[in-house]
Amino acid sequence: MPNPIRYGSQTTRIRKVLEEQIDQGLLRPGDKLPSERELSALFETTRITLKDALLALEAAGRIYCEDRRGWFVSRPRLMYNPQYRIHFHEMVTMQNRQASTQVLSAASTLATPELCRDLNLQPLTPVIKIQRVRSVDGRAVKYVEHNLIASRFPRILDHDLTQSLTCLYKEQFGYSYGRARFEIYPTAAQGIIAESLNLADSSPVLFIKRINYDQNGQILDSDLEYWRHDAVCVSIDSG
Amino acid sequence: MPNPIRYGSQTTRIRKVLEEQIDQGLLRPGDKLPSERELSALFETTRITLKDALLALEAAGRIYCEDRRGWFVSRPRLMYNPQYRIHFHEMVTMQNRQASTQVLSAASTLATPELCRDLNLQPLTPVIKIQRVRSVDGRAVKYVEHNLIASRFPRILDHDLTQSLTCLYKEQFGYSYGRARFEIYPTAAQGIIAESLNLADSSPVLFIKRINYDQNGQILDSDLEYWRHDAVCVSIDSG
DNA sequence: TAGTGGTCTAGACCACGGC
DNA sequence: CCGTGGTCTAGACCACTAA
Repeated sequence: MPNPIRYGSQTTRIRKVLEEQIDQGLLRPGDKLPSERELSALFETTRITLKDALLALEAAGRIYCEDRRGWFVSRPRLMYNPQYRIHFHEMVTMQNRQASTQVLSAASTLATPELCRDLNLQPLTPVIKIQRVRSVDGRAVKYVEHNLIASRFPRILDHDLTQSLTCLYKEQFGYSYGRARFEIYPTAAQGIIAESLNLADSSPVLFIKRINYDQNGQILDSDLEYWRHDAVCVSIDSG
Repeated sequence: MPNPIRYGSQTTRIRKVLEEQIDQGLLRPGDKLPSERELSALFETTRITLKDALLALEAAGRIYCEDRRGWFVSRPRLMYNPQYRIHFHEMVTMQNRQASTQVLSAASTLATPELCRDLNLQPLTPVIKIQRVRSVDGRAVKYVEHNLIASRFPRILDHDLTQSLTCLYKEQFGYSYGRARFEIYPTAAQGIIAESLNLADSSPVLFIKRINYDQNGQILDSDLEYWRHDAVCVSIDSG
């Protein structure tokens, strides 16, 4: 018994209804959706079909899922221009949002083959690896792994790593940023990346790799950033 | 009766096995995977579970799906630096790949509200809208919509639009590109975008908006690009 | 026309989050 | 402890592709 109004498919119908509720402001950014069971009862369908509709809305960036916590309406994307090395907190504050940072780990280790390529290092060179999670309005949106060439940052681990690394570089080591190279592509979050972003394994994320150079053109470090894919809009100006 | 070797979950197990086959070269870029029914029999599971594994590999960019045609192993991502306005064909050829272009439509229309914002136009200004699909190695990877300010491009519709627009701008109108502005974020393909890329509705794509200026800083046009999300790696240099 | 993925049903148990 | 999403079973019919 098909629905009297046809939309092409059940999932399309559900998607459009939910989308309209969001557009009309009945469901507002940050709001929690009813549970999948409630929604599937509401739309008189199964959880699998209902979930397909939710996944479509997630892909479009309209809603997001917190692992085992529920589905929520997305907030506007954070505008992020990686060319300007302004502090994360400053960038977020300028957009009238709340920022916070959590350090997951910070330790000295040896460069992996991929890191050697990126940072132009000899095999087995020591690097300092710092893992951090950055949140906006209380939601974890970016997992980032900094890889610093150890010899250029003596005793950096003694400092407070919650703050802006840009500041630390400048104040403690006299480095300021010169040029940088970026790679940007969508991928899937695995392991600690998924965990720290409260994502289910293999959820889509936007990956941004940056290789940073100092004011003299010497390589400083690389940042591997994984963004929740609905939370960011990369914005770039080119001359 | 769980599998003797545990991987955390069925889908993880299936994903890892397929990933290994790809890594080892037993399944090579461009190869077609067995059908979902064959694979689910092979892994002794249902199509839904099997599909979850395929979706995870798709999110990671390892495989892709052609609507109702089957699943294929992804080729290496095309490196794309939007700062350089070299021709698409030239860029693709330089990476030892085969390029082709198809024009879906080209017509004069009136600027939508969003276009007015992007191009800084008065309401109801005429624009020329060109829809194209670009393929690499025979696979449609990018849907692009060009929106030209009509008054700046008299009679452009009389020309061959399969070729590079950059060339056409230069040769017919004396325009060369100055600066450009970009926005990049993941979203979902709907309607003609999904169709022209042979994607199922609401499949994930990487969206790139560019606003192009001429050598005198005057706005020329905007490009709305939708890339198959496994097919591209955006690469940017910043001074 | 045969085979493909797209969609859908009607359930079930599990692991984890939060009270 | 209960509610949540995560995972999974065992089927079914449909729309479209490709030969």
